[in-house]
Amino acid sequence: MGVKERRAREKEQLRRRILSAARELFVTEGYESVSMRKIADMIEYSPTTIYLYYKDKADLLDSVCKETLLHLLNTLDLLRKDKSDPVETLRKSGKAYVEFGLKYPQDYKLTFVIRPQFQKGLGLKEGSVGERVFSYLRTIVSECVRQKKFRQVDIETTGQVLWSAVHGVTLLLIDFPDFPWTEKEKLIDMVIHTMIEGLKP
Amino acid sequence: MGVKERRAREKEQLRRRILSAARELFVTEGYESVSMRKIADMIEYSPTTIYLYYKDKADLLDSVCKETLLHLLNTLDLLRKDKSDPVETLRKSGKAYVEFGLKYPQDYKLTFVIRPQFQKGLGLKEGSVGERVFSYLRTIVSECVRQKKFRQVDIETTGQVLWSAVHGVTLLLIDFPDFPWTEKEKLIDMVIHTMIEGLKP
DNA sequence: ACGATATACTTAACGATGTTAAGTTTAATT
DNA sequence: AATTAAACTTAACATCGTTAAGTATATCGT
Repeated sequence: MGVKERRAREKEQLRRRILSAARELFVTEGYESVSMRKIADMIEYSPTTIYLYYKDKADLLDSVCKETLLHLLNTLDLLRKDKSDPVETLRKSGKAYVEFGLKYPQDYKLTFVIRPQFQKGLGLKEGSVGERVFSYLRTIVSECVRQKKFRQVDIETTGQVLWSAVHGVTLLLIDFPDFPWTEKEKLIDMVIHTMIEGLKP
Repeated sequence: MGVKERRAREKEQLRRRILSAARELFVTEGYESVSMRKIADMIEYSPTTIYLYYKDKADLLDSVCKETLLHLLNTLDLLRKDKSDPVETLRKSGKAYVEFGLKYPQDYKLTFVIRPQFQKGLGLKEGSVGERVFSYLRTIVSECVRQKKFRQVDIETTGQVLWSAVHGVTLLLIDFPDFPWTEKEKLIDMVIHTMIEGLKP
């Protein structure tokens, strides 16, 4: 009875082919500029076939973003191994976050700017990938407070504050590439450094 | 010879009618969802008339954003009067910036996210409104350093750091309204407070 | 191995998009 | 009142996301 399984596997393959074609086009040409027909052309199927695998264009975007979040989560998780100094881990995580955004600027914008625009009401559901990314941050902050490296701050709010800072600098660097920024590296470091200093006892 | 002038005045009036129709629609329905035909319907002219006044849809967006920046600049400028404590001015300016963004979320996104996406290469030209907003920030930071309220930081970078923080929290609050934020006010205050603390000697 | 059935995919179409070229109405000038 | 210039509109093009209906293809029961 391996037939059903083979068919399921083949479906899954095409599903993935559609998704990666969509990602590539979204990233290179921007979500708005990509048409279902272009995606279809790339995988050599008719446009309507895509609708057998994804509800609509927004659903396609949703799936692309979920992948991006997983990618980000994996990138960050590599840094948590070193448990010596949570403040240093936080600093490195912040840098890694921004660098991830700058390495995949279009993916970042799709996930954190475009998607919320087209998919209202995604509040980081329990157990979602987004939730896991934020909970990663929460853990580190919590450790910083526990070890008295930070003053007695509210952990939830502090996580949100840190996220604001890295999100802000990431988006500004992406969106205004021609602004006369002082050296990128310096700016990123100072954003994170200033935040951390501001949280110390 | 007042005819020419009257005609010019009438042209200018229609031009403004188009612009405010565009703003209203952009803000309520989002840039992408607004068609030239909808704008035309609203002002009761044919769609093509708009092209006699604005080069294209992006040009319309450009003009809307320029107005928004002026509005923001005016809002901030009101705070600079009180010259007693530059740190307090900075704090109030930060709050005012975020609150402006939250009061006109769509205008904010149009200006700081959507426009850079459609109009590449706007690096805050010399004398532009955007430049003036940033230079407002620079002045305050500079004063904080001069009065030794802040440690000896690079003023340019510091301005960019502060902008990152307020931009970040503004966009997160706009884009993820369903995220379980700790109280808005508290979050905004802590972002600004943490930054300022991190800059003190 | 053959007809029935379900699965996978395509063709054709709808209403809507930004934008341009050509045409028409309106108002000022001579 | 005829001419010219300005303001505006009609019609069209190529393209968009999406749906309904139709056609192959491959699996199934017998």
